[in-house]
Amino acid sequence: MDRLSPPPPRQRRKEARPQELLNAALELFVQKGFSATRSEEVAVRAGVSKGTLYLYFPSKEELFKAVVRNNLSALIATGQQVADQFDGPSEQLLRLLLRAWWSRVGDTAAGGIFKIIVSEVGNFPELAQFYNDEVIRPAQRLIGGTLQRGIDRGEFRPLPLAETTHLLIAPLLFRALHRHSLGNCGLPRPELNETLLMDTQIDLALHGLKSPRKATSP
Amino acid sequence: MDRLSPPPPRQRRKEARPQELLNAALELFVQKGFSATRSEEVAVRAGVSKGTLYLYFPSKEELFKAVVRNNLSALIATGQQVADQFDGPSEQLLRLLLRAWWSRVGDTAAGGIFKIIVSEVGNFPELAQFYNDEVIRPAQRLIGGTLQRGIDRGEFRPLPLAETTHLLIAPLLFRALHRHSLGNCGLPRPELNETLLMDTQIDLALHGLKSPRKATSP
Amino acid sequence: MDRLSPPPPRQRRKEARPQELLNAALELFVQKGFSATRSEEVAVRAGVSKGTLYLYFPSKEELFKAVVRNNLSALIATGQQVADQFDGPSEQLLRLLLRAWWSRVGDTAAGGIFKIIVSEVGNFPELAQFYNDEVIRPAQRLIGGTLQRGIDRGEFRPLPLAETTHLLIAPLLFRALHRHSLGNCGLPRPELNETLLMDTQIDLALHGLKSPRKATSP
Amino acid sequence: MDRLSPPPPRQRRKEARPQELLNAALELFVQKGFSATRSEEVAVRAGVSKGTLYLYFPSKEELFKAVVRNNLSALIATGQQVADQFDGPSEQLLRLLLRAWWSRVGDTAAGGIFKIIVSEVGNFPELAQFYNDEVIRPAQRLIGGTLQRGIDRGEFRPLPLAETTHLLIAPLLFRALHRHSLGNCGLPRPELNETLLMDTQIDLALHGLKSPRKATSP
DNA sequence: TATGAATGAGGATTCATTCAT
DNA sequence: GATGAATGAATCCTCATTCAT
Repeated sequence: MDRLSPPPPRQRRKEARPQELLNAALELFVQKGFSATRSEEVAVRAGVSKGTLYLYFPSKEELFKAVVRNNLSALIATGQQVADQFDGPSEQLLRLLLRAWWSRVGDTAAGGIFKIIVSEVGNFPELAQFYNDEVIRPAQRLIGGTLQRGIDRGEFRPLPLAETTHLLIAPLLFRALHRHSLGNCGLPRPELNETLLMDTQIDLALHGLKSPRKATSP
Repeated sequence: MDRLSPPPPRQRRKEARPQELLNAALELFVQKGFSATRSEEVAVRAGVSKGTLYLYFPSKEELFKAVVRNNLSALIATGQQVADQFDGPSEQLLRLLLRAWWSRVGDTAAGGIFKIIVSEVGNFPELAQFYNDEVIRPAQRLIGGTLQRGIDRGEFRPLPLAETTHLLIAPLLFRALHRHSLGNCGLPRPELNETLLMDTQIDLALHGLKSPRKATSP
Repeated sequence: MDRLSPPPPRQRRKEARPQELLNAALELFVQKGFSATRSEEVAVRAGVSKGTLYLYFPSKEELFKAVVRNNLSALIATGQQVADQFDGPSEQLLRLLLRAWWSRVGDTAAGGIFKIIVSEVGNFPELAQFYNDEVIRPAQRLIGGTLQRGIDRGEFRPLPLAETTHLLIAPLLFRALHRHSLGNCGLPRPELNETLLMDTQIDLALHGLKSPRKATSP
Repeated sequence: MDRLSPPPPRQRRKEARPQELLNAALELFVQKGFSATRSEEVAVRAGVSKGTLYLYFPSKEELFKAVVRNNLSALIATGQQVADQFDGPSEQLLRLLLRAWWSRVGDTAAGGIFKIIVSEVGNFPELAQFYNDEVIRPAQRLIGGTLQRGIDRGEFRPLPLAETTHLLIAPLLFRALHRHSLGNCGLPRPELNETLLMDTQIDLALHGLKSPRKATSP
């Protein structure tokens, strides 16, 4: 009987616990959603008990916020630094940033955070403000700034900034969203080539759909 | 319409109940999410009691599936018909289809269904197959076919079909998603101009980011 | 096995439930204290399930407030009515009111409410305001008014009102308190004679301790 | 006293620990109640860690009992000594004893112990016996003896002893109780004048409510 | 001894679902 | 059929207590 087996020995690992809990939480939240994940599940997956989770995070909601900070905030800051120091053509910078985002976030468990936000923000309204401040605005500043740079340097057409930023980011976010919702259901999907998708997106964004012949005709 | 033909209300009521419940459920599910909508709320909004809801739908889950079935089929079929009969330039057809989608779905309560799907498909896996067959594939065929048409006629560059289709649809779906999640939280948002967004998307998709001067230079 | 026995048949008795729950709650709260009483215990003692309790009272705290209203508020109002219509000597009115309080409250389970208030008010601060408004002030007005009446009619010495009111009420409350705390522990207590105690209190309050001989001497 | 003889702090500390914990516990138990006081709070206030508390007291319950033992004995013994040696009028002795009780206990943190007893005795039945032997009976003997003395000397009317004792003590205990429960809740209270209350109590007990004119009439 | 990280039992409340009327 | 009173499973979080260090 389980009741007779001695409890596992306690381990004191104050340093490692938070990150272990954050990792467990990311995986479960992405897999099952925030509401559907019981806090005890997170603890168990991290190899600790329910109480220990609350030793490090005051509530499930704060745990989720910590997951967001741990997985997204720092990445955007890094991207901003890269952009600030970049010296080459804006096309190249844009390509760099979008590729990096995909490999570090979209193609990662962290990409599932977007799905959680979309699913749960209605039930936890303060999350909206948090996510807006912590993720959306920095990201918009990064991409929007790069577009502005290209426009200023005469490399890009003077398209509307906010809208164009949205159009550049949306396919990536959507792709990340998809892979953690419908894409995760064992459908016999046509299996988009992710790399080709990235290339196509940048190509499309830079050159448009039109055939060169026609594009230059008038 | 109710106003035009008032038959014995008692009798008609009974037949109309399921649709009234489906309508109430759509609105509430889209507004508050599936989990956050209490089944009694749906019943009350439909003007019946909790028990009556369960007379027509065996569970909240089945009610949700019925809502999806009730609201997403037949929309795309119409688009396909239009496309099949269209005779002008592919650019114009593409513009037409995307605009129509936005005005008929994205800009509508039905647009909220995408959010529900994304949020709940993890908990109701069979939904995925249904949604894939009923919505995703027809939509891809419609847009992908239009792209092919443009390529065949020499209007578009020979971009990869599946990927480009995704890139054209993603911003629209993303926009619909957004307006029912983060966009619904009272944030002081920069308030994207939806019309401008549509125009920019098509413009960007057709002509790309690049400034004409540089684009044609070498 | 319990698991095999069928659940008891449900009964729909909307009218009777609230009072049954209030009675069960009074008994348990008085016996075990507010915090130490689990809401399910109350429900079970009232012959219903946990959920049913919350059908009639929105929280345990509100249940307690309802118990107070149900058991104390109306009694004080009645006393006030009696006092307003009373026509005889103030001594007789005072005697009447204190006796009535004892027989209707102090000598009753309702007398235990004072113990609960004393014990729990620290943990549920809003209870203080509620109890002050609902019980303390009306009671002070009733007794203080009677004293004032006696003073105005030249029957009583002009003692300070608030303090004297307190001194008249305190022994009763204390007695009620005691019987639901220390008096409830099976101690071989000297067993005060409650009736004699009431008589003595009134006698003491009216005539004082002093022997008549000495009292009138100087 | 610490200030007078500073021996090696490490050593002295160890011996002082239990008393420091008892002092911290008294203050917190009186302030917040037994259940609402977390054992860690006690430890922190005593300047030690949670674990150390359990080195000296096997449980929170035992800590509480130790607090009671530590704070309520020996107070009454002193009063009894005073009474035994007193030589003047019984009225003066009674006045002396009640005033002393108020200034040494009622007006002190120790006065809060009564509230804790009342609140918790239901959950720790053995406390009742202890408290009865240690506090209640000695106090009754002291006050009852003084009354008897007054009756024997022809100073007091021959009122029933136990009941009259109760009536003399109740207002004081009640007052102490009150100041640690309802009186501690920030209510806009009429703020009884404590000194006037004491005077009024003794005055009322000695002379009664009645106006002298009427009191002496027959 | 002393520490404080770790444990896990315990309880109020919600809400999908059932069923007596 | 329709109702809505009744049910009870499910879950977050607290805090007394333990024990590895």
